[in-house]
Amino acid sequence: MTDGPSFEDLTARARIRDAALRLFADKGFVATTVRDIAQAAGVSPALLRHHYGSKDALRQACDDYVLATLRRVSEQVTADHQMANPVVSQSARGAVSRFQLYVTRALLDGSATAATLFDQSVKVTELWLAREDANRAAAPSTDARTRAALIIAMKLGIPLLHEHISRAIGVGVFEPEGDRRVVRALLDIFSHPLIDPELAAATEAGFAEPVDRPAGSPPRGGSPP
Amino acid sequence: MTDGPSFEDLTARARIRDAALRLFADKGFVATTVRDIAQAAGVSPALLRHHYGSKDALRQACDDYVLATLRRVSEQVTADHQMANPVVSQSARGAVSRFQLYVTRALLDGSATAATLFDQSVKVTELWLAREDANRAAAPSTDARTRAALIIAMKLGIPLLHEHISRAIGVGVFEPEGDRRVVRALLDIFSHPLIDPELAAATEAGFAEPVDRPAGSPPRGGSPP
DNA sequence: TCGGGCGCTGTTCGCTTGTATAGTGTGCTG
DNA sequence: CAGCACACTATACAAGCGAACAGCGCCCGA
Repeated sequence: MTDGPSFEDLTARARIRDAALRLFADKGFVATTVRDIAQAAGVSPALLRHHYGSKDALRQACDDYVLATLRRVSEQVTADHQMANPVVSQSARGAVSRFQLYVTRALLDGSATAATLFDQSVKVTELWLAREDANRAAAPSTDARTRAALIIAMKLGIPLLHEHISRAIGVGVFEPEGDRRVVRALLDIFSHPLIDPELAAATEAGFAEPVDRPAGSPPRGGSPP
Repeated sequence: MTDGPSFEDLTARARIRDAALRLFADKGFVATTVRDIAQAAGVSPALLRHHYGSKDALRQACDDYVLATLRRVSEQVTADHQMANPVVSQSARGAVSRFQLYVTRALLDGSATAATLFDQSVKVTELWLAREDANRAAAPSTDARTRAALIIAMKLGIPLLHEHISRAIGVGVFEPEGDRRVVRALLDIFSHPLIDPELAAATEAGFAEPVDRPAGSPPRGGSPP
């Protein structure tokens, strides 16, 4: 968790940034006040302005910091790609998970940096899908890009709604036990088809006429009482 | 879209509620001011207080309205269950999609009503999964509840991030063309395993030691630059 | 030793927020 | 027509917001 690269980082400026990262991720940008951040960082509210200029500039600094860290981690991972360095992958995993809540929340708060990260994730996944499609018996009837965007969006739905998932399964998804349950469930979900392929084909064939429905319901998953 | 049951609903009180529903869904609760709602509804800000008492009470009224509407729609659907009434199912689909953005956003804003809807959706999906598990060759190694919670969370990730999905695929997911693309892609995703079952089993076996990772990455979907 | 930069704070200023109060018109009922 | 209830508005107010300014102490080089 605290395996970050910068250790001598207990300066007030860094504490402010870390507090902002946590509060922005938890409550969102607008619901977080500079006084909240200052108190969490143990400094005066005026110090935020002294170091970062404004609340928006602080948010941009957080975005830049997250982006730079993720980029550095990514370079390390690709560098030791097939060296299978367990230390690197472990710390990389920690860094990614540490910023996941922040980035996903930033997506809803209109952060341009987060949007760029989203687009890049979609692109990576699209390439992966295109590679995987070659191994399929029948060529998919949909474009890889839409599938990639949906996969990323659905994946990010997990950290976005982590609080509700934790309540539903009775254990925090960030605790070891909850994390194990989540990983196992995801492996099961994505290695076994939820919908019968024939039924899917039939359903797809029935969609000649356009209907306004934003998201399909995988099983029959409605939100009825 | 505007197939709602209450038509004589152009009263100012209803306009305020509708404007609040839209703005809360778009910008979130805290980022929406009572003056915003009043302007969108074409009334004075003081009228919000007159009709609803306070901003929080207005939010509760919106929650209640959504809950009541969804419940009524659900009853209609279950009543004409195998009658296959196309009109009912069509309007039901519209009503659900109309409130989807509001409910999902309310989940992030800490609405108790939305949390209850989430839990109920999980329960319904859990029962559906348990029924489906009977047809599987090998019994799943994970509990249905965790899988259900993740499926619901991932499904809700789509409306939550609809803006970014639309940008990624180049067409709005609420337009007919975007909706068709989304439905087709979802059918493909959930009818074809993304992960090879053997690989999944191997990965799962390797998870003896607990590592702190909130969400697994389906393909290799990272967020690198 | 001393002087100046710098990290940091106390206090204050507009401004916007949600809320409160007084008041106006309008239509319905007797 | 009288009166009155009710939808609705204009204005005001206290609180909290982000932002600004002036100043304090401490370290560090000359």
